[in-house]
Amino acid sequence: MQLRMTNQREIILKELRKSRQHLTADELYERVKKSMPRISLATVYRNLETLSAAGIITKLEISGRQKRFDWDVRQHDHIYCGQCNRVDNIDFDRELIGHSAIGSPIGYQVTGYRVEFVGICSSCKKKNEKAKQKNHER
Amino acid sequence: MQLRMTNQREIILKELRKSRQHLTADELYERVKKSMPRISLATVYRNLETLSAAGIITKLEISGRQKRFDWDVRQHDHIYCGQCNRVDNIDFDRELIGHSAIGSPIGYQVTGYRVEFVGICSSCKKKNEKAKQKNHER
DNA sequence: TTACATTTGAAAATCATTATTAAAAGGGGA
DNA sequence: TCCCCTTTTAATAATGATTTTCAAATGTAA
Repeated sequence: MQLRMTNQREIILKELRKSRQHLTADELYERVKKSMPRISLATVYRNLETLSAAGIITKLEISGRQKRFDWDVRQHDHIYCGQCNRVDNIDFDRELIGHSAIGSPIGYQVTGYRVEFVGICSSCKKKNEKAKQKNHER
Repeated sequence: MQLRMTNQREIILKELRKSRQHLTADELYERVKKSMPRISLATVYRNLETLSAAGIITKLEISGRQKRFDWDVRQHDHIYCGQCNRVDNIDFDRELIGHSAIGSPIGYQVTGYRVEFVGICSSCKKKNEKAKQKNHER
């Protein structure tokens, strides 16, 4: 970690860690702005990139639109809500995959893999229930 | 499949199937233009969306940049090249995961999962070898 | 044919992200 | 401390992928 800890760098990192969530760059920007109102969104992007390149955080390229950033660098897998794109950790035993699982990678040199669960999060589930009820009322 | 098969819809579908690849919208656009020069990129996007919503093709939201579309709707997994973003099928036994693998989905109702292998494709491997050699020559 | 709905092409808009640039901040030495 | 050099920043413009808008074209059903 031969990485200079600038002020904005530090605040971004602190804020991400504090959140305990998988935030997008702009979600983090909104939070950081509260203690550093003049910070620019580009700075947030730039430093998230730097921090993840240095292995201090992880960049999640989960399916969907925006990238998310994870304060937890330990290897683990994720589940995301197909409705609201929220991302959470999932407890999954990676041993189940191992090398043997890889069939015919047609000339590829395999460097890793990602397991990504999809589902409906509890808050979207509730939302859907309510919408359904409303439909019945009509 | 109560879906009107317009001319452009049909050509887009035929061209994707013909390719046997995992094309992006604009790759497909370039191919379709050859037999239908006045087609618009928006039409390609629109119809790929429609076709995948109807289950006639699959939309691949592989991490990274562009979405890709798959003529093969049977469930299977993919490997992509971390260097050139090319996508190929990989032979992977999904039985290995099964339900049991899912630990604590904290309120999620799990609807599926995706296994995504990452690697270096053979053509990028070759490219890298050459670049390495050039470096030695200097 | 008429009346209505769907689809299209062209262009503009949007959204996430990256690049540019000039100014500001951070380090060392002398 | 001052000077010089490098890095980082804020602000803004640019980019790339995708979506939206809208008027015109096409299809469909009576």
